[in-house]
Amino acid sequence: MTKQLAPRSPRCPAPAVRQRLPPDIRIQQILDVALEAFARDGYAATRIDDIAQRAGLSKGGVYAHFKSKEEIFEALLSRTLAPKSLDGLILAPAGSVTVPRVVERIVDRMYVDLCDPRTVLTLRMLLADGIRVPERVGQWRRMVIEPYLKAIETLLRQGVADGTLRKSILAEAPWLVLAPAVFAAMWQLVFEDATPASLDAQRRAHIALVKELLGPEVPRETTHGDGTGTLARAR
Amino acid sequence: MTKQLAPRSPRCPAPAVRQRLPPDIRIQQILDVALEAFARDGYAATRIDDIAQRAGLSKGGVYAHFKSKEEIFEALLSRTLAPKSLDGLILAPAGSVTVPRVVERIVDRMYVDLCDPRTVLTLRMLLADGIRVPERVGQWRRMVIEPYLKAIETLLRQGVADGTLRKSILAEAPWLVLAPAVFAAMWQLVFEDATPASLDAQRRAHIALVKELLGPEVPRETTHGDGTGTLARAR
Amino acid sequence: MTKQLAPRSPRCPAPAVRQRLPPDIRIQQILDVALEAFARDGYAATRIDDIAQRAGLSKGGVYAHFKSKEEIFEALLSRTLAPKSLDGLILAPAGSVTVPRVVERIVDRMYVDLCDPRTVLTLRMLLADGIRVPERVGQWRRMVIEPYLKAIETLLRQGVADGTLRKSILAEAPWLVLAPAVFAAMWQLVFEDATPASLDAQRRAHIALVKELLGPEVPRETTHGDGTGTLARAR
Amino acid sequence: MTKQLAPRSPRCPAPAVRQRLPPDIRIQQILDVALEAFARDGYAATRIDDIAQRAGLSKGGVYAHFKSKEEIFEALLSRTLAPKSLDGLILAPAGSVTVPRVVERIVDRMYVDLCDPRTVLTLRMLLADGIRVPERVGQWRRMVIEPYLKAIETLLRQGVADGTLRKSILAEAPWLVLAPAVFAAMWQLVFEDATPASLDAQRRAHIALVKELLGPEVPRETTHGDGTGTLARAR
DNA sequence: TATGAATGAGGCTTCATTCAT
DNA sequence: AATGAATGAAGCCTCATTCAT
Repeated sequence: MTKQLAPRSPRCPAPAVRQRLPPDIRIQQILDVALEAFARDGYAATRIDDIAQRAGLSKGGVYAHFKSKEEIFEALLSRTLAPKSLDGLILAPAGSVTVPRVVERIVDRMYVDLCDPRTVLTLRMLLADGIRVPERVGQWRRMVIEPYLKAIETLLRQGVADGTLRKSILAEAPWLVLAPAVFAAMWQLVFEDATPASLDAQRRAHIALVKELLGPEVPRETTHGDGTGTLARAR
Repeated sequence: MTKQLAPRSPRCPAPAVRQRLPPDIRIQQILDVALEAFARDGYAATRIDDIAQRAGLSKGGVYAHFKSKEEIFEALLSRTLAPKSLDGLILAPAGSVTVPRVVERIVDRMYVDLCDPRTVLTLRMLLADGIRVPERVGQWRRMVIEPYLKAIETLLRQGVADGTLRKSILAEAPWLVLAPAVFAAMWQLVFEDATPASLDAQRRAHIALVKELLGPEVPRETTHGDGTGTLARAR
Repeated sequence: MTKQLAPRSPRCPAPAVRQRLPPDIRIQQILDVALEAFARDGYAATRIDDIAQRAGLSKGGVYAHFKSKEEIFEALLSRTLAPKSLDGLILAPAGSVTVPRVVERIVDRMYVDLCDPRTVLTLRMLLADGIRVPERVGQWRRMVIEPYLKAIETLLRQGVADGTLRKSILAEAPWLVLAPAVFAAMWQLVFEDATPASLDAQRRAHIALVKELLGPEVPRETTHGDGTGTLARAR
Repeated sequence: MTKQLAPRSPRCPAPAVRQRLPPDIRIQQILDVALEAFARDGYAATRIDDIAQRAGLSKGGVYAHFKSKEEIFEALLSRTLAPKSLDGLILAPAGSVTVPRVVERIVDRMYVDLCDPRTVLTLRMLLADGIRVPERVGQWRRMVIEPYLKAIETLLRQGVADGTLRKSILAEAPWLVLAPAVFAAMWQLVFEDATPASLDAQRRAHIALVKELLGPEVPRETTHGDGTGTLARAR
């Protein structure tokens, strides 16, 4: 063990300034950066070094806060898949469930989320690596997705019952309300095509769809302008 | 994915006898297996050893057919993203574009594809690792997806012009026709939830939607049975 | 995952000749080398690189035969702590258990072992790192050490019963027969003092001791020459 | 020992209150704890964190008292390998060197030491990592061990000369007097078998041996009771 | 004195790739 | 065409050491 006699390391000049942050801040920093990295490259292809560097510290520094790469991944999921409030979706006074309301509460809200890069990043991460934590995904489904669908269903059924919404398959298969936004998200994901313009066109088409299905029985002859027929490539 | 968060799916034991096969067969075998592996674990986390074992030969054996891992990936994409014929979509004699026709030609066809595991695997692969080969994805978009959307648009517009379809936003944003099927695919992908039952329920809801939008102005009061409101978890 | 596109490695000129050996040979080689390394430096301070280099292959090459450093350690113990035959210790025709016999069968045999570097290396390894595999050490104790002590006890008791050995505490505490050799081994271990000369002196003193205890009741006045009083430092 | 083969012994929880202590106390605490750690895990496998935690402070706290891990090790050796007084061994008035005296002064004293865990810990440390500081071990040999052996030799020779001890090989190879105790120590070390009972049995056998060799020429037929023939496993 | 975040060298392990057989 | 031992780069993780607080 003669070889262990020599002290191990620091001989090189230290970097500029050793930034010392409170753990909470650092942890958030690391998670933010990790989300980006995992989403962009996938869990396997993301190196701790990447995360560390982008978080502004050294590899070892990351390990002061997380025991392993896996723990970072888990922490990220915990932070992201946390149940969100369904306020304003569930609470609907009688007669209040009109089409504009539905659009505002459900459709618009989704496109707002889709404008947040973090949503899309999380989605990509889930799609690429969610398989690695099936329990957590299952939990997310039960705690977030299914209650959300249920809330939409309730809302729509109430609207139909109140007579403020037309009767439609949407009230029975509420996921159909979400489908176009999911399509939009996938489009972004696959084609890296996040032009605000195209996203907005998609949103408008989506809204038109909802109106057609739930709106009053107006004579249909208006042309809807640009529904982004072929989703013309941006740029 | 040096280490898997969740244990890798159990590898099928290699077939007892390792024999020499004609190259074509071997190559197909390898690609089949590679698709499964890349889709399940992602490109980075898939080891040549995995592919070799599942294809029933050794690591070196794989290299007898492909120069590198990357080459396998590329070959896979070439095989999968190849343009498919749009026959029967484009060719529509005047007056023939009825709702049942649309359903059969577009909607049903998609769910048939979704029943094929390979479609879903390819989707997952694209989502997880498509970013690695943006040119190829772009090419696929231009050669396959956009023509497909265009064909649908043409079809629907013709139907509307012919008076066999009702005027709807669908004719202007043909992607909306696809959205529910894409949602279904994502649902499968994320929740590993490929029950034929739930998929079929989704298909029926999807069809109902299309009918509502394109179908004749029937008085709407029928209840649509089970549109799988909340997509009840299978089992 | 763009970063994964580039092939991983071999660009440097290969070493002289890539020695390819049958696994059995390699494994023995590796174990031989590992024993030396573990004994000299201890498990923790031994680097796989050390072992690999001394075995004439690369780090990765070692992993073709062992899954981990720990597995090497275990394999080493399995190879070394295997039960050895007690022939010739147990089989003793009546009247044959004389002092010279005992010396030859027990004492001399131990010093022969002590001349084998592997014995001493194994001892050191056991002392330094045996604590890490208590089950294995326990097994060794039950399978090797205790039967050995028992065999000695039986032998000595028989000699005493036959009248060929004097009655002595040795027959009841057979470990006392071994103690001087163990002392010698420790001396070697601690003081790195393996001069054949001093070891032989120790052996002779050991034999003298056994003779005094088990030998015939001769009048004691002979001087035993050099029993290596103070174990004069070698060189 | 990056990874332990066997799980590390459970660390004692640090004391609730971490307080500032006078340096001397702290240093002793640290050394006590370090001895235990080095002995149990070996130098390389012992982490400063281990020592710190067990001493009830943080890593940085240890560095307030020692410049490096190596320095702790050295300090430990200095404290432990310090020469001990040989009083009462050397000073022996003519005619006073009787067997009981020898037993009391030499044999019993060793077993008292063996009852002190620190002795055994030190032994283990020497065996495992003594090789790292050969000069210090050499110094210990010259300053402690050899004078000790010399003293024993002198004592025994005087006893023989005085006629109070029988002539025996022991007087010429005084290390033989120590051998059984060393064996006992090794037994403890290897088999982690520190039952007071077995140790006492060993002590009694040891004494019987010494009596046989140095004691008066009594007719030998008594049975010595339990000399712990096979060192029956404790429990 | 003491804490604990941060650094960075170094060790373990994996795996794409090569190549002797 | 196929095998599997061997290579070597690279990634994960540990831990002695430093230092701002």
